[in-house]
Amino acid sequence: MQKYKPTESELEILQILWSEGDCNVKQINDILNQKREVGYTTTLKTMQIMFDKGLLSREKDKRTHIYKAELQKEDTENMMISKLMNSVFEGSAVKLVMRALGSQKTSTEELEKIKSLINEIEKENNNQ
Amino acid sequence: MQKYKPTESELEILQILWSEGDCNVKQINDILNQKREVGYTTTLKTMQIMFDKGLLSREKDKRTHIYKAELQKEDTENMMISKLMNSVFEGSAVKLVMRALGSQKTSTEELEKIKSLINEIEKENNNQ
DNA sequence: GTTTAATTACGAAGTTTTTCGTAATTAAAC
DNA sequence: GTTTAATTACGAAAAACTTCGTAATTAAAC
Repeated sequence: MQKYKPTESELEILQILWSEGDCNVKQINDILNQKREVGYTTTLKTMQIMFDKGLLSREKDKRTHIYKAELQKEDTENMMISKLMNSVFEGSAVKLVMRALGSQKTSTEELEKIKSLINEIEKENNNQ
Repeated sequence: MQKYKPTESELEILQILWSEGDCNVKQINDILNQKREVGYTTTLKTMQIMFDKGLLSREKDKRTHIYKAELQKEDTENMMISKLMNSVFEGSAVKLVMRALGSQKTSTEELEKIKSLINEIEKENNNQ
């Protein structure tokens, strides 16, 4: 189970790698700059640090390095939820869920999706 | 709507104030030390900074200061969920909820609670 | 093979957060 | 009113994170 919690900047970069697939620094930096201004060397440095930490791997391709996320999207999501759950919701998934649903507008459609997920989980619960 | 995101240490202190009610530094520090070792002046300093930021208010009582959380538990919870939702779940409450439920053991009892919340929300959705 | 443009490496500085030691203040105990 | 113990104030250092300038390297273009 994953334990390391990426920093905000690291997370931004992971997000991009997860959705776009492997990238070099320039690609990441271009995408980042659609949202906010960041210097190229800033992004480079962050990615080098992530590489040193083992969060990214890389391969040389001609001049550039192609970086690859070493953290799984799902593991990271789970870990971050569980951190929030423990630090803010006394470890209760239900409290977290109820607040997530209660504090937002959620469409009936989406709510139906959740209901059917719940039904599935209940079915599994019964089979054990 | 609340915007400021407390740091980890600040959040620990807020948690205690929310569950225990107003406290002085010693009380907070004692509770913190049930989990991990922290120096008294460390806790004091953190609380003073939080006071400067307006996160806590305080009143003098004899020698000590009694501190009080100025952030609402619910507002902070909402804000932190929405940060996580935006940074990790593409702004989707459903994705967050589905992962929260999917990654944990959740009892049938608790699932029922969620279902009835969903039903209520759906009812409201229909009335609008 | 020189020049040029892209990319990386390195180091340093700025910021925020966390930690704590020491001195000053305060009220209680004597 | 002195002494003592608790508490606060202050300042500084350590640690983590973010930012970027400059120099070095690399491969492509000429």
